[in-house]
Amino acid sequence: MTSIPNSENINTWISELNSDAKAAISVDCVIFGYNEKELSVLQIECNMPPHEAKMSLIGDLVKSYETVDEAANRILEKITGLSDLYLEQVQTFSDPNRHPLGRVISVAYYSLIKTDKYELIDKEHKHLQWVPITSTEEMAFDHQQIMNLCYNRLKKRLRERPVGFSLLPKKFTLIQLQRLYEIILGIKLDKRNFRRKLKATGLLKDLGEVQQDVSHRPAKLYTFDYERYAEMKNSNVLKFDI
Amino acid sequence: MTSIPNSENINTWISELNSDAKAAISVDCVIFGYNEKELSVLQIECNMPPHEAKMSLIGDLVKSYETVDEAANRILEKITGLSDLYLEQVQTFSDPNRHPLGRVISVAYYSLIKTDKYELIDKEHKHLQWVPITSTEEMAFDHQQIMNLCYNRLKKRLRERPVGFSLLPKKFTLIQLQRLYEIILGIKLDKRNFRRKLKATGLLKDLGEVQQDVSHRPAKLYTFDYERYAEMKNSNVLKFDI
DNA sequence: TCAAAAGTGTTCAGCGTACACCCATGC
DNA sequence: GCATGGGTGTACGCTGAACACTTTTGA
Repeated sequence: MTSIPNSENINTWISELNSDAKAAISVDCVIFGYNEKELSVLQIECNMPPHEAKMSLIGDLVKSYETVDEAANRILEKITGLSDLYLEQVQTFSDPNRHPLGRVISVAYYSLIKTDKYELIDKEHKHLQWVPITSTEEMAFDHQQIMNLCYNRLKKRLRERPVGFSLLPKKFTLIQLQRLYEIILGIKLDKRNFRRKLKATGLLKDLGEVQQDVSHRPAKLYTFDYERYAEMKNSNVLKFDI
Repeated sequence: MTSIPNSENINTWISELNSDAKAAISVDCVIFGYNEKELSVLQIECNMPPHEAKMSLIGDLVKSYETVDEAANRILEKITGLSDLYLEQVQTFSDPNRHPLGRVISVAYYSLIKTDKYELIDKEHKHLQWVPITSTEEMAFDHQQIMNLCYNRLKKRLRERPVGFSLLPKKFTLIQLQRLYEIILGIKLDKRNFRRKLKATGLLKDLGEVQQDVSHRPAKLYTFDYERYAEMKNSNVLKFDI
């Protein structure tokens, strides 16, 4: 950035940069967890007045040497033990009164995780909790607003990009995939139309295998074709509209 | 936000908030100007080493008492003399080395303005310049990247929300409107199909007036129906897909 | 053989797209 | 009367949506 004319010279800049123009920067992550039954958000007990009774999102201050993306990944890895999770920056929140301890500007992210992968690590963090997205308990600070915005973004993305596959096992059935869409979007979908659409994307690989040990007709197993996806992105022919 | 478990207690927080965890926050605005011939971006000569020869976006530091939205509006009003411009937050940029004078985290916005409205005020700011979006001169800092991202966002928005009308006079012809879409999107559109689609939104009011003093068949004048738009947004029936 | 869930095709309406000619005005 | 740009309708293919029955397996 370059300052607007009136305050534009380097000396002004340097003194402003060292004055109270500085603020603390944090990252808040809406970590969506999916367990094939419901969509939840990972929350932590808030121990900060005046929000002691409420839950809040997972966040931390951004270090001086990292980008906000890096901070978000660091937080995620610390909490989940997993790296390379799907992660998307959503919006920056900056109400001067949003945080009780002073000015904290927060960059909101959301990420996606299979709840079962996480369970292992949860044991050491008892005050962490999966809260179903349908829960109406009010959250601390402006975290309710952040969560709602991220949920809306997720719903939009799910329909225009293949982000949902990161919430399923590598091998999945079409029924599992459909249920994922139905639960996250909160709507019912037509089985035949859904299958036709998904197959038309060309991003499903039929593994030629079927489910084992189910007491009904076993379903075929598919996997997401990451290579094909990379090709399509590169050549700009990706058509994904569910 | 609430810190992650290991560093979670208020004293840690307070000391971190007063330490070097703070950073300068700025807002950078991609101000798109449209003059019915081309789309330009308002840029300013950059006088900061090592970028002296380049142009940069309009920006400023965020004051301690304002939100980033407010900062963006303040900057816009100072530069253009206009308030209530269309304004949208796009993304936060935070590479620790993005700014030569130290850590400055920047929130990128774009806004839309009719170039002719602006011309009046430009006189006092000679080092400001409208640069056509098609220009390939490299910009200072990461401003090229910011501009590209904002331009892509604008193109997407233009097709899914009625944001383009703020770039036309109150009374406009369908040809003017189509030209606006063609220039911003950088594509050709079919006249008949474009008109059918736009009329189908129900957001155009036929004024029953025609152009004056043109040396050909005068075109009908329309206006954007803001009341209708507000109603549609409220009742969630807005369908706008150009 | 029954229960439970998987899998499969067709029809119809609406929408996007391609395309060519007549109309109103000023000069 | 001619040059200039404004304005209009139709046909076709594709896509989204609605909808019901057969298949495979384990118990």
